[in-house]
Amino acid sequence: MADIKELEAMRLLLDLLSDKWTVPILAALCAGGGKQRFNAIRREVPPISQKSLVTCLKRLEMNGLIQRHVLTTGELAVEYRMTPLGHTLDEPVGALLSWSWKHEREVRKAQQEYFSRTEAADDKSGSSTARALPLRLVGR
Amino acid sequence: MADIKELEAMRLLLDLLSDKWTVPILAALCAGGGKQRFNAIRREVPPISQKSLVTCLKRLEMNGLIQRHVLTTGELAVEYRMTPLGHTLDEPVGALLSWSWKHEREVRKAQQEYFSRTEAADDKSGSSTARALPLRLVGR
DNA sequence: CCGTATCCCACGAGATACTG
DNA sequence: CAGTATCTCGTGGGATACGG
Repeated sequence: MADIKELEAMRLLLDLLSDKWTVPILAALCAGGGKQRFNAIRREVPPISQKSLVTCLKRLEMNGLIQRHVLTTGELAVEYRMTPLGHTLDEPVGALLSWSWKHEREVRKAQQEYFSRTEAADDKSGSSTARALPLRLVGR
Repeated sequence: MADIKELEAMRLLLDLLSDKWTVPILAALCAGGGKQRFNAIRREVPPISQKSLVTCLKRLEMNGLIQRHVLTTGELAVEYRMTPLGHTLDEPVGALLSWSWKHEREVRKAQQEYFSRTEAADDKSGSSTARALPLRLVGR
């Protein structure tokens, strides 16, 4: 899987993709043929907040994956366009997506089994006291 | 890039990989032939804290990507082993790594240009007032 | 329409101390 | 050796209000 020092470069990409909205935003851009206006993206990626959208777009722009264009029609209009570099994301994102589809079921099954095991282990004191709070889980 | 609703499944994988240490831990496991003991991992992945290591390992275990084995030698010894499912991560992780290697320079260059532009725009009031605080950024 | 500015909370993660 | 328990801090992200 590569040496442990060589992984550093990956942080850049991982930090870029791992937030809540960036990938959906990229998808929205692609859906628009590689370009979309601010609120158009917002409508396609609900329920994203303005703030988050701005943040994600700015980060993508800073890293050269999209470009911001102020349109010169009468009213204020801004269009965001995928750059060639941005389009190269399709490969790694595709790999992530592909893996997710292939193995989603296995993961869910593993989760089930894990909880069966730990629940059984926790039932040392007889019965169940309304297992309520602690279950927010498994990958966020 | 796939429809926007179909991306949900990816969150599982993204949340799994996107934290600070999980990928290095996986690399350490691979380096050990798919299995390693707790502190062996810790030594190979510095400077990870105990707490973070425990957290990452538990999450990987919960999702069926590694398994925890208590060794039955005299003293306390725990070994973590990649499962077959865990090994399938090699593909998406490889894709991320590959992209990072290929495009790292382009990204850094884009960052440079972005800052050149914004610095220039900020220099409206004549000279420079020790640009100190705001610069921590570009992908975290 | 396209943002910026605040306030607020939840969570990842380091430091540190303690247990089987 | 292999963890658990606390404290603390920084940052992501929602809600809301305001500005160009």
